[in-house]
Amino acid sequence: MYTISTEDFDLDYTLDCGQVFRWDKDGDWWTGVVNNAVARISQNPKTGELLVDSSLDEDFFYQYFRLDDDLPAIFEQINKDEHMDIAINKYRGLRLIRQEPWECLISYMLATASNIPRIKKNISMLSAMFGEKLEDDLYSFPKAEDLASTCCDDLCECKMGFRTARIIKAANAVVTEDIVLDELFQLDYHDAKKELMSLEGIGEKVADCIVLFAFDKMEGFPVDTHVEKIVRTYYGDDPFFEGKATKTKIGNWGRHYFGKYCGYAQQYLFYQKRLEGLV
DNA sequence: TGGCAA
DNA sequence: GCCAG
Repeated sequence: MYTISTEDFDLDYTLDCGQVFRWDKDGDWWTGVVNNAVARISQNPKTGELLVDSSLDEDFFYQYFRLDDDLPAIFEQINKDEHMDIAINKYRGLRLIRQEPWECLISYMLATASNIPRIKKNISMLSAMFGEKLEDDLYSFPKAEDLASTCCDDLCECKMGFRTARIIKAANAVVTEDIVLDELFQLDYHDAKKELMSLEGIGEKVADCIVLFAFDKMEGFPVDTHVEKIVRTYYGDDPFFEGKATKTKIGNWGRHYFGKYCGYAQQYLFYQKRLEGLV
């Protein structure tokens, strides 16, 4: 058990925001599986200090929770109007999470035409069937090899529907090194995205999520149906969009309007809508 | 634009 | 959401 002191970090907002799917809260404690290990974390609401029970060390969580991000500097960049000002002040301490690339890739392929409870269920079934047992009911996320070598029927039990075949193909692409995930860190936002979109089942939105959440490309601005509604409501179809605001147009607008940290802007808008709906 | 699977 | 049509 050890502590991590934090500033501008809210554990509840960050783990609840819908970016990650393997954490659950029980009382004051969040329990999750990350990096092949179990972690239990709580936060002192007065001091912001984290209490951590895990074999993973302080440095791991510093990276994972992006405590290296200078939040005030990021706010200064993205605080372009009243809407964003309200969101960042209300949910201050919400941070992006730096996810493991492979797990992030599969998680967001599963997110296609799905919802958070179902994605969580899919991932926990996948882990229970193909991962390593860490504790009772807690399993590591399966490796690419584990998913690539399994037969389709077994995977079908995880209720992923049409996503199953895509997951197997992606696992194979990783195993055969058709795609080398670590190399995407070297590429810029657009090239990393293009590379991911060569996989079946990864389009614009999913690729944006993966480069933003796993590859440190904070220009990622994923536009799902929620963000589409938010932007239409707050910023209108005109004059920004010269006609109907399509998802593609909204994405380009968001990157331009909020600048190089627009991924954070998206996260705050998204979380606000999740908690409050459209106001 | 509708089918995907549930 | 992605993709084939």
